[in-house]
Amino acid sequence: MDTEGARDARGTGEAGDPEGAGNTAATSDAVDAIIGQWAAVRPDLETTPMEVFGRVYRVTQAMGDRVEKAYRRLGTTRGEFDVLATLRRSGEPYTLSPRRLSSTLMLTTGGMTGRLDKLERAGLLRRSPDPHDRRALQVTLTEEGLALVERAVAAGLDEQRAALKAAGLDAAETAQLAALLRKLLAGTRPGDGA
Amino acid sequence: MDTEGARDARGTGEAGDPEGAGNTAATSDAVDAIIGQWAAVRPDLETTPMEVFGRVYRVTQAMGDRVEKAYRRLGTTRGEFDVLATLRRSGEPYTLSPRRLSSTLMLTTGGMTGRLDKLERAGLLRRSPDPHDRRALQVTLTEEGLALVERAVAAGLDEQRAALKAAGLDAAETAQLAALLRKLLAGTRPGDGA
DNA sequence: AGTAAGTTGCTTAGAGCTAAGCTACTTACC
DNA sequence: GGTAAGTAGCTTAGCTCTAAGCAACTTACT
Repeated sequence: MDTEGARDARGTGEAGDPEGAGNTAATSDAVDAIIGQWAAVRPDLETTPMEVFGRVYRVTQAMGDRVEKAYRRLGTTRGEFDVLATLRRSGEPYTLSPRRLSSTLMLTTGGMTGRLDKLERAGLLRRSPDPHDRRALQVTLTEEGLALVERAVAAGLDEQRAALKAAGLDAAETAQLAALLRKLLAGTRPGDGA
Repeated sequence: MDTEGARDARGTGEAGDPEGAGNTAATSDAVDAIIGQWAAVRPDLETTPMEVFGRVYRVTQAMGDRVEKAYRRLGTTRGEFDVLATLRRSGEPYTLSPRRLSSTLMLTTGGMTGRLDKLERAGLLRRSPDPHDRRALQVTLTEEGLALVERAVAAGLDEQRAALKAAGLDAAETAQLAALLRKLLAGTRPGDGA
């Protein structure tokens, strides 16, 4: 009925359970284990969707962890990075309003206030009054903020590239995966009930 | 260096920005917009990984929203559902220790305490002392808890099935997507630096 | 067998996000 | 042109999750 602020997306009734042995062959993974457990106790359940969404969720989890660590090595956080990157992507003069930032990042204005506080204290951005609207504010990247975001975006992409390589996905498979995901993403827009 | 408690996985420096027009053709989506914006301000960046991970992240977001709403219609929450589903999957007598639950769900014991409090107050599970270990506890699904989790798991799967259908993915494409995601997931295990 | 270090198990304090509340500007009506 | 309703903009309260602290059992050493 209302917006509700998205988070992660299991909904498969699974999450952690660590693997015992190291499965090197691409035959069985944690999602198969969950599905197998359901099959044992509820053989009637049609669990095919978990094959896709369970893995999508876990990829999100694992990669989130990795890029989070990469950002932390640079002294920042993913949430903070998102703010800096949005300003960077907007181009010169790297200025946006808090309102624009919070709607772009799908964040409430309260959460944005907190992030801006931290980033401003860290000297990565600057708040200044909007000359045309006395109630509004302008948020601008500082030199330090710009330098940090350049390093961070490269680090994040490196991490993702490394994962693709470790997975053994070549260019063709990567493109195919991207195409299927694009199609899937188009279907996940809410509004079409079960 | 430490566990750190995963969350979501953008790291692409993007998140929200709503689409202006309704793109019905499968030609351009929000991820393309982000990539295009980066290309405009940083043409040197090799943004191919965003094609995959950006979409994975957004699918997670969107589907998380949808199943969250489905659970809420049943009067529960995804976090609570995860607890109930883990107990259900364990089979009769639907009993696990808080410790086992928190490690399976990759949750701290503190978070688990809170969830168990709520679920016990709602009458969906019961805490009882472990007869063999005087410091330990047993958590058991009640009749109401069992009934709820049966309905909720079906509702979540229905939601996911509907999304696959809306995306127009047939069985072959779904299987192919699952296979590529399995491969990708195997590569996202941390430990192999950039 | 006695004892002390180590491990496992759970409830209480701090950090982050979302939802209500207040201020300032706009604009449409008279 | 004055005025009042409406809207946009931002900081303060409530709640959930993670990180430190306390109790109970085990086990290895003497």
